[in-house]
Amino acid sequence: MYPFLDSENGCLLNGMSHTTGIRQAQKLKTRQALLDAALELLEHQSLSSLGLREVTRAVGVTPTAFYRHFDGTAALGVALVEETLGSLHGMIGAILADTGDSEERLDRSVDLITRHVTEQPAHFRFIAREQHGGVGQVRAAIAAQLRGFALEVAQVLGAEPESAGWDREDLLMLGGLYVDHMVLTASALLEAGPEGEQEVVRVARRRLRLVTLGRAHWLDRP
Amino acid sequence: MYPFLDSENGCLLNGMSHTTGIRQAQKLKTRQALLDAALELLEHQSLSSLGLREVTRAVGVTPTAFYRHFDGTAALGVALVEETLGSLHGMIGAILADTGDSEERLDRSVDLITRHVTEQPAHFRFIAREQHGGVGQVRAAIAAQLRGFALEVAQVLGAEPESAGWDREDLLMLGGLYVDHMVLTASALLEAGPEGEQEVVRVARRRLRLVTLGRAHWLDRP
DNA sequence: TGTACATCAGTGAACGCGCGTTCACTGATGTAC
DNA sequence: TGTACATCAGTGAACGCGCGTTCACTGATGTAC
Repeated sequence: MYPFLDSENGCLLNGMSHTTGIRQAQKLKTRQALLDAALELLEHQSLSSLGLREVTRAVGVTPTAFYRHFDGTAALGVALVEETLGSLHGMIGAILADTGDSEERLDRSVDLITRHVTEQPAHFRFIAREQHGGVGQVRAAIAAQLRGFALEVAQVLGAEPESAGWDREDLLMLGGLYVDHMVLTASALLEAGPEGEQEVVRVARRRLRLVTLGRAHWLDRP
Repeated sequence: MYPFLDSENGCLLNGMSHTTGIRQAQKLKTRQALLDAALELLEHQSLSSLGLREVTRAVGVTPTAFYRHFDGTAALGVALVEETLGSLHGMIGAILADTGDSEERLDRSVDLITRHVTEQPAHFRFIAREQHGGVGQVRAAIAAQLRGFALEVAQVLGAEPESAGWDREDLLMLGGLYVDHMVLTASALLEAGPEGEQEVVRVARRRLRLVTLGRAHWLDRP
């Protein structure tokens, strides 16, 4: 009845996908409320110090209800990774499919990241914080997603004429560089706040420019 | 009597620098034991979830003793930042003062980082983890230290003939890029473990090569 | 459509536990004379 | 050198508190006939 939800929520729902609307809808609403509350709480702490009771208190349900949705806070963290980065896969295309000369396109990339970070700061902060954080499962989930992004970028770049003669490994290296740069920029924007935004954007552009120059001369190497 | 210690331990000791050896030595020994124990515990969790009692238990002193040295775990974290990054300022010079062609020097940089990370993994893990972690004071302390490194690198690079015509801001951008790359490489090495080391090193070298190429053509831009 | 039974998301009480912080203390070390 | 007092790093008991997890439960929703 809600087949699109099954794919979003993974195996948790596979066994119960036969249930009818009202109950499932209510459950998903609570689940989403837990995710939202957790994300907000995580702006000022790390996942490894986030309490299950904190989250349920913020939502307004009993602590026990938490277990109907997640095994523990680590599992909730993994779900947050999916929610945050799953929705971004479209963005990659939007940035890179752009035509125009490289300077213009570069500025647009940085602007797009800036806009996304400004619009949903909590999501980006979560990723930056937990990418190297204390919960292994979450680190692994983030790494897997970012590897996916790097691959996407590599594929898009590989299709461009500028990449003639590049091998697969070099393209992946370049894709990873762009992705890491994106995450670093997002984190720097969050740390700098509104007043420091301009400066961060300036530096991010310069860095991208340098990388683009390196790319242009990659095959000139001795 | 131990004037060199005053500078290392900051204002905490300023009021008591007149005390004689045995007592002060014992206190510093305990303090160091707390730092060491904390660093070990932080391999598997974040600072924001590190308990004061965990640390004192690991050292073998009462929880109350902790307050003789630090206000709380956040203050201990800041001290750990100083300990970890303070000792690395020499390394920058060692890497960059190297002569030889850029390919050779680049490999030596990566090797040096790899060796340092392998020798004291806990220190690097701590920095990578807390750079974007949940404790503001520690994030700030790390950011200040890394800014210092970027500045050092920028100064060294600025003195080289390849940097003729570069302005201060571009040099800082480049210095920051190298420093961020170093931290990312360290973190990747830790995550990959011994068996993945080779691959991480290969990618790190390629990235550095790309940046170096970009540097070489920086002034060719239209 | 109506009824009788099954499911299950969320409840609320209870548990044992480790936490951070306080306080008055002890006894080795330091200082003054 | 010896003595009498001061300092202060570390002690140990105590506190109130919130934690994660268990359990039997309730009542709205779903299913079968």
